[in-house]
Amino acid sequence: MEKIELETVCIPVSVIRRLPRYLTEAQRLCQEGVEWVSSAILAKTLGLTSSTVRQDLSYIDFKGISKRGYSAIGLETALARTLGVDRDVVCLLVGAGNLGRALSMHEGFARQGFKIVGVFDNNPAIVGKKIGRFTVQGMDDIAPHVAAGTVDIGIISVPHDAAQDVADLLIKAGVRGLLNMTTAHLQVPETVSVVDVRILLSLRELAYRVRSR
Amino acid sequence: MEKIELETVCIPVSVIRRLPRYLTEAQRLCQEGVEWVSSAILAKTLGLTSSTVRQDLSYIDFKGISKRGYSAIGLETALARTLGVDRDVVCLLVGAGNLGRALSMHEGFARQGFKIVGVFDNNPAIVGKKIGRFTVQGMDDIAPHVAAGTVDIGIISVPHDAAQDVADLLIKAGVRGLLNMTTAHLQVPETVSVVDVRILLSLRELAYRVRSR
DNA sequence: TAAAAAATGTTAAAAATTTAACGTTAATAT
DNA sequence: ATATTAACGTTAAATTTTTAACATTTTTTA
Repeated sequence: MEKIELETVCIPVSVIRRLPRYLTEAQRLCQEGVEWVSSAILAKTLGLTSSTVRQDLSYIDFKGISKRGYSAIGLETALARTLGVDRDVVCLLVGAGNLGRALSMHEGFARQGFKIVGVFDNNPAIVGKKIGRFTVQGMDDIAPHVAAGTVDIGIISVPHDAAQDVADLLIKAGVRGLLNMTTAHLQVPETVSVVDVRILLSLRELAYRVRSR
Repeated sequence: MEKIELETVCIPVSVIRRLPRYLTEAQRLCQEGVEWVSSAILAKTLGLTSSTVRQDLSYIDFKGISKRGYSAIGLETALARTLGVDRDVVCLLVGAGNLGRALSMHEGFARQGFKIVGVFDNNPAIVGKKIGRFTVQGMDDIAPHVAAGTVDIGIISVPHDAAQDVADLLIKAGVRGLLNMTTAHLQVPETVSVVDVRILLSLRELAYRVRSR
């Protein structure tokens, strides 16, 4: 289905979704001082088969060694390079409700290179208020921010019905990636990427799975 | 691969993941007073093909009508029944960091039937503190809560390295569904369902997609 | 009343994803 | 030095998911 081009190779979506997980695990292994890891161990840790692991890693520019496995450091480096972890990702956050506030105050994201540079909301009662180190700005302030050209991603944590409007606004301003935290499906042009994180829908799915046993 | 049994029919995972989305849309349509909706319109709204929509809906106990489409109310009712939306889902939340706090204070979940009945953390500095209408409890208080037998789901919003221990604790106490908000992969017995909501990994994926254009 | 049209349910094909199988390579041991 | 073994990379098969095609049904219209 959807594919993404890197240099000359095309990495399937299913693989791209897993790459960040390999990176997290590689980082953890490095921190623990582990030098080598096999596809079988990686598979066990991440809930995959060793076959899937080997196939996935064949897409990144990095080779394992027979009888040893993958060098943890090498793996981390290669994945970080592929995923572009070296440079910071600049984010705008729209929607300063509970969830938005939590995301803006979450130091973990910043530590991992995701820098939120502005928090926005359309509620006049909230605009101007402080949230952590941010002062909430009005929606009109989004466009100028993006226009500066440094913004990579817009995080949308507004109510369902406002989601598409916010997406349109961000896209018009020039943002090319959206993290959609709402239950809405966002209509976007082909040039814009959307990744959905829909907690409520996940809860629904989980509730169904638990009940149907 | 993994399947889930309902009465005699087996609904594929891919379909189960979409059912909550159809429900949300059906609810919205009902609220707007729309009476009928076609698979083509549903597809457009949700970013699918009409073929997928028809196939998906063939798994729930509900039929559309030729030339008209699907009755919005009928669809909502059938999906609500299939997904078990009628009865409340009782949740425990473990991890009272920024994200945990946000989730516990989010009225949207409660409104949709997900009742959080307890918030837990292992940090003594937080235990006893108030978060919204909750008083944060220590980890030792989890087991008694679950033992009562009413708890459906555990929501895990702790740091990566604590995730598996918390999962083990919840499972031992008897919880059979976990919403995993951490980057960790949880090892669980077959009787337990896990749905992952990994914001950081989604951000990583998105950053990659935006950069590789 | 019969034909046309619009939308469904279903069958089958296509595409994508996952898994298994196996030849190859590098380390270890005899 | 050679055999053995463990793990990789890769090819091919199996499975799952998605999409297309079409026969069927219901409504509308001539």
